[in-house]
Amino acid sequence: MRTILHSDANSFYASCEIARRPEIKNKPVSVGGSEEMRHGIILASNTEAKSYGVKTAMPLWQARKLCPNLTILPPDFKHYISVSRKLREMYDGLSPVVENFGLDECWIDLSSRDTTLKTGKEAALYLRERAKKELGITLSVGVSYNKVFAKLASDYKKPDATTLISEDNYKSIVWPLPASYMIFIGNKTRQKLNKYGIRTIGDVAKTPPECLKNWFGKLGYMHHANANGLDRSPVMKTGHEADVKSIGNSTTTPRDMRDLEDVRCVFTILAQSVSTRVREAYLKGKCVSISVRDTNLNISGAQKTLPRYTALCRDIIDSAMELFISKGFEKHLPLRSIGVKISSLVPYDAPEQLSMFSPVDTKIEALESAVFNIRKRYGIHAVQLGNILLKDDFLSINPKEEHTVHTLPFFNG
DNA sequence: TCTGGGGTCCTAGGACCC
DNA sequence: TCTGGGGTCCTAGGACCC
Repeated sequence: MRTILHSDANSFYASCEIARRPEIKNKPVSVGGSEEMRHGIILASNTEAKSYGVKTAMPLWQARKLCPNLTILPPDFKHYISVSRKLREMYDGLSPVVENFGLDECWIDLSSRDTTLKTGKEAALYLRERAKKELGITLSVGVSYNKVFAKLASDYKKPDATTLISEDNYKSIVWPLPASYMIFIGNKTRQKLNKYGIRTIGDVAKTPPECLKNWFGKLGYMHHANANGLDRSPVMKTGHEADVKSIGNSTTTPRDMRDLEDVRCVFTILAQSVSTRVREAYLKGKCVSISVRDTNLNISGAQKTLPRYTALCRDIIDSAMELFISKGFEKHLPLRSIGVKISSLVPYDAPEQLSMFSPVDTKIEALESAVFNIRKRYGIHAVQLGNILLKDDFLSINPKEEHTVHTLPFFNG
């Protein structure tokens, strides 16, 4: 029998801010970005805010309208990452098997310490007290015998709580909950389940797996197993985080993009960030994808596989523009947001078959390598491609610093 | 002003090869 | 020459997570 904890830091960004600025403690606080970025908000003090009708994840402008004395703070990801690291150190002290899930959640496998769920509960209390005392933040911790129920348990009661789900009590705790409380059952799956009269996790558990398979493909089997407490997926060991599969950036621009010039400029900004991050991760990739969102918020995308692996900014820009034009995306103009990413990643020094039709351009390689080193020392704005400088209304976009949240927060130096 | 941005995985259809 | 099966790669799109 395994003993697995899932720890969830409550209102993580807001709690981090309040911990270092006690003066905002009793005010409705929003953290999450400048208005131009149109970030969602996270509220730290729900009681007062609620009296204004403010809800979590409400757009900033709406919340401000309802609650004029809302305190709005710009995000400080460097700070959140450092708090997240300290949390991680606490977890690491309990077990060698810890898997982080974003900045504010972790699974901890205590099985190797010959523990029971009861000692798991004691460990949860220990973590909560330390987090409160040392970092000023509260945790909700779930204790169970598999990852799915441990996560469910950490959501069950918050903030600052421990919930235990065992083989004896899961039917009374888990089964009455709405199906969408379970991980991997999002909005679309919930709607489809409801259509068939399936509303609770217990309903999912009692549905024949073949039915679920017909409706949801192989995920159907997974939902069935999860609902019955049969999840056997392992907690990934420290330092064994899954390899990165893709690296990309996208942005909503300060004004709509009107023509090809605008699009090229923004792709250039994004590609500079993407190629820098690919180099930082010591990778190269072979598949370039773009996505565009028009003024009706319709999204479409396209991708192409390159003749060889690359980390070059120039290759990414050229591929993005080639895709954009060849797939007829010009007709979607004006555009509100675009993105570019690279996937099919391999280590930078992985050997590859060289093609005589697409030889490596050693001059560009040397140039971009030099630019990379300059930026590493002086920041991404130290060197810029000329076409960006002509468009000063896009100059403020800095995808690398502002939109890179989940990039290897623990192993990136 | 009307859901930001970064990711993962799955599926289905088509092309191509043996 | 035709037909079919199996495998792999590529692409577009959808669903999910934080």
